[in-house]
Amino acid sequence: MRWDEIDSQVCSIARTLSIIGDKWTMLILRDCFLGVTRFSDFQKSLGITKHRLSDRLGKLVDAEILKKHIYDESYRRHEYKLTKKGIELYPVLMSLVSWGDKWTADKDGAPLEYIHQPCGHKINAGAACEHCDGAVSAFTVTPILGPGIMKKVKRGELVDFDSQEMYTSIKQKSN
Amino acid sequence: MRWDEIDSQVCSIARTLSIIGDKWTMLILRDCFLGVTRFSDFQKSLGITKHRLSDRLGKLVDAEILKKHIYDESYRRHEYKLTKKGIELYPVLMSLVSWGDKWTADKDGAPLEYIHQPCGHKINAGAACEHCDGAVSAFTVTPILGPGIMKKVKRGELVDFDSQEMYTSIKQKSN
DNA sequence: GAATTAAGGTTCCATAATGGAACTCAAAAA
DNA sequence: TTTTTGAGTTCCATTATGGAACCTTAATTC
Repeated sequence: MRWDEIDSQVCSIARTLSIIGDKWTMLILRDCFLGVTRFSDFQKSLGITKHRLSDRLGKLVDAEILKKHIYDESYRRHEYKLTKKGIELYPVLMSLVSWGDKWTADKDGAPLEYIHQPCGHKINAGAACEHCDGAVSAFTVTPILGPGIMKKVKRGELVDFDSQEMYTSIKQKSN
Repeated sequence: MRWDEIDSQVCSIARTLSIIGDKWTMLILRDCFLGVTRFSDFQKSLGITKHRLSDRLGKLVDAEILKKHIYDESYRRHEYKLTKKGIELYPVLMSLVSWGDKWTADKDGAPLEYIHQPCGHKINAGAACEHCDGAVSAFTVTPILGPGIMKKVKRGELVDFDSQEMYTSIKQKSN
C-alpha cells in the first residue's frame, strides 16, 4: 500500500495521519499554537524549504485546519490561523510534548512548560491538569519558557538560535 | 534543514517526531497497542513493504520503544513488544483517535471505541475518561469494535479487509 | 528615480526515501 | 523431495525532498 492510500483504512489514526502525519506538518502546527502566522516566520523557525512549506500550508488550508487571512490588502500579505478543527489538535501536540519531555529531554529539562490558566499550575500529563483535573484546551494554557531554554540562555548558548525571538515573544505574553 | 537534523531543535515535539514522526511508525505503534507482535501480522495489517517494515521496527527497537523477544527458539522467530517507554506513547495515539473520530470519521461513526476498565465507560476525550475523570493508560483500556466497523460488517462489506482478523481477535478479547 | 529589500512564493535539478517484485535462508509440513 | 512459512534483503523504477536560483509586487533607501 502506498501512503497516499492510507486514508482508505477504517481507522481514525490512519485517517488522521493521512492529513497531519507528514514529517513537517506537526512542527508547523506546533508553531501555530505558539502564535506563528506568517510564511516567513514559519520558515525561519523551522528551517524548511520554501516550496515544501508552501505545499504543506496549502494542504493544511485544504484540510480546513488552517485558514488564510489577508492582513494587509496593499501588500497582499496573509497570515495562517488555526480553525476550530485545527485548535482541537491541541491534545495531540500536548501528548507529544509530555512524552518528549519525559523520554527525550536533555539534562536541562523541558524546553517549554505549560500553565493551566484556570488553576495556575503546570501541566504534566497528556491532556489533564495534574493539579485540578480540569479540562485542557488551547484557550486555557499559556506557554512559558522552561529550564531547557532558560539554562541555555543563561549559559550564553542559543545566540543564533533562530527561534529565540519567538520564545522571547512568548515570554512577554506570559509575563 | 534536513529532517534528520530536526532532533537538534530545542523542542520536545521535534525530538519526539524525530523518533516516531515517520509516516508508518505511528501505525505500527497502533498495531502494537492492539496486540500485534509479529512481523507478518504487521505486514498484513498495514500493507507496508517488508523492507520498510523491517527498517521501521529496527528503528523502534533502537529507540527502545519496542523490544524483540524470541518466542520460538527452533524457528528463530520473534515478537516485538512495547517497552515502558513505548507504552507511554498511548496518550499520543489516543489523542489522534479522538481527533480522527470527530473530524475524519465517515457517517458510520468511530471504527473502534475504547472502554475505561475501572469505570466501564467509553473514553471520549484525549486522555481522560469522560465519566469518572480517572487517568487513562494502556493497561486500563480495552478496545472494542465500534459502529464504523460493525455497520460495515453487517452490510457485508469488509469481506477482504485484511485487518478484519485482527479486529475479530480484539472482539473476542473484549467479550 | 534607480537600486535594493521584503514577503510570499515557483522552477529546476540532484539526492534521498519509498514501493514493488524477486530473491534468500532455515526449518517444518506435505 | 518439494512446498510452505516466517522473517528478512537486494535491486530498480518512481516519488518526495532539499538547495539554490528565480519571480512578482510594493516599499524603502541612496
